[in-house]
Amino acid sequence: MGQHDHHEHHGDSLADAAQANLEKSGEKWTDTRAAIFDTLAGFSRPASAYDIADLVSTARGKRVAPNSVYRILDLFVANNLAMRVESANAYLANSHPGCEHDCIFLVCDTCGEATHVDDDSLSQQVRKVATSEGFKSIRPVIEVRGICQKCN
Amino acid sequence: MGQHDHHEHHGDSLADAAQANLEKSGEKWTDTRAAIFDTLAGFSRPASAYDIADLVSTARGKRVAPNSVYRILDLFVANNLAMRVESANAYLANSHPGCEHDCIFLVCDTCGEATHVDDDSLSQQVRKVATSEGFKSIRPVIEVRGICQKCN
DNA sequence: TCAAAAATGATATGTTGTATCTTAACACGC
DNA sequence: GCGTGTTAAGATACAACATATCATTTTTGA
Ligand SMILES: [Zn+2]
Ligand SMILES: [Zn+2]
Ligand SMILES: [Zn+2]
Ligand SMILES: [Zn+2]
Repeated sequence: MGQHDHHEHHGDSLADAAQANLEKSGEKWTDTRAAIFDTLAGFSRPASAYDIADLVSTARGKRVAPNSVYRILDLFVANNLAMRVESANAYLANSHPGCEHDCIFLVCDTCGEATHVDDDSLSQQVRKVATSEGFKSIRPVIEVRGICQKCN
Repeated sequence: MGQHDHHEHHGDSLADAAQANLEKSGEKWTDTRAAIFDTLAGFSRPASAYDIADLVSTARGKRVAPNSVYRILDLFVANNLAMRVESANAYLANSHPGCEHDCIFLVCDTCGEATHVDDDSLSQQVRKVATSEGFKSIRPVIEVRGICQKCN
């Protein structure tokens, strides 16, 4: 389905790529940001800001307030280090930061796992529909809720 | 863009169509349901359950609790009388109940208005992507956030 | 070293959504 | 009409998600 090549990072390699991308935008890779990114990347399913706040707080033995987590997640989303899954009110680490495109998320209603799919032709069509209606600053939200293969 | 013909109802005609469709499923068209549907249909933009609860409470001079509104909105969504806009945590009346398809919502970040678009070819492609990943009970969520023509 | 700017923390509050139990309305056989 | 089971709605409490405001800490750089 994918129409282009790109790396799928993981572990340290992913954190390094995330750091590089954030710094390229003139933003800093602080300890708090690193901890939040690591925690987010450690989830195998979309994580809520409160999930992350709890885990980071425990891991560091020092409370991180949810609003700080939201601030940093917003920064990540703006810089393509993470994506928000609207239908789950939750976030996913971007496994290929630097590679910018409209992601499609398939979210399982049973287990909560999200499958990340790219289909540039499809997302271009969605953009085209919005453009033809006169929309600007377009941000497609393409998700699918359902029951995943494992849960069937 | 639309690949099929259907009526766009409005006002009493819409409420009548909604009632007919709900009753066809063996559900009752109660006063509370009618009031909630009318209020929802009166909004020109996606309305939250709490918006609706407030307006219905005022209109009837008798409090309707939000959980009742949620219950009835869920019923409406299940019976295609209303749709949930995930990226807005809000609901829209279906202007063509009985005509079932995957709607595309273009939501303005500035004014909050939502434009409803149908594109069966596009939604079929989204379903196909999910099917090819082994998903069942598929419910596409296709929305676009952006700035509408009027707000530009 | 000092002042400005950026990042994070603390706290409060607003918004959205669900769980549980109670009460009211309705339907239907008797 | 009367009892009984079923469905709808109300009351209440609380959980989950999100933002606003102001204070404190850290970083930066003259
Ligand atoms: Zn990619
Ligand atoms: Zn699953
Ligand atoms: Zn239609
Ligand atoms: Zn607008």
